[in-house]
Amino acid sequence: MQRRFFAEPPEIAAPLLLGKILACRTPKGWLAGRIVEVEAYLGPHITETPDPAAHSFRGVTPRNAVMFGPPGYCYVYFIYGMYYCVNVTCEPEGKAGAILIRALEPVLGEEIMAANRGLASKASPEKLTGGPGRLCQAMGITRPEHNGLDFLDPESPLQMRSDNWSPGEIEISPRIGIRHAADLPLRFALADNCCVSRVRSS
DNA sequence: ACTCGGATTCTCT
DNA sequence: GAGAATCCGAGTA
Repeated sequence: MQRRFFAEPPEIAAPLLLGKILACRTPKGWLAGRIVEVEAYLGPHITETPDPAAHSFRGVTPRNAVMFGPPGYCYVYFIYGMYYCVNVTCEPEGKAGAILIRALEPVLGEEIMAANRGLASKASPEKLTGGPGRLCQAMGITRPEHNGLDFLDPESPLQMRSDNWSPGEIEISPRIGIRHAADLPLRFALADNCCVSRVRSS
């Protein structure tokens, strides 16, 4: 994929990211999945619709510094004491938009993913990569190893690729699991995909 | 230094 | 549908 794809506001790039391929090089081999669910998080330069749910809301910190860097890079954060979640940075350098990858449909390395998740090798796709914490565990993505890496460097163990697959219907809805700005329609998912996380009824 | 709560998931019932 | 597991970042003092 091209750098300029990500040098855009996250709410613009996020729906276009659906159907693209996320790949990770691990000690056991390459793993890959098709992106089927994402959420956009707006940078603090957006003043008309502030996004207090974004980690960049209060400005640069050591934790979120990657979000303020150039587009197409990997921001990984640790959550709830147990899980990692992976984002792609958006906007030109200096602005801090990001896209959270919430779900993948596995396309390569399902058995390794299952092993990484502690599941039987025949585990269903949604149990492998249906959810932001699950997909990081399945792909072996962690903050110490992958935060700050470039998705677009051909030598990078993290790759964002495009094949000629075109998505069908896209569903737009509020983001999941957040308290602030919970009404903004910034979640994008492929309709009728088994790996898309179900919307929790409060 | 201390406190609070979270861009989650699992295991029950 | 509820509760647990579990830790770090950020805010306050």
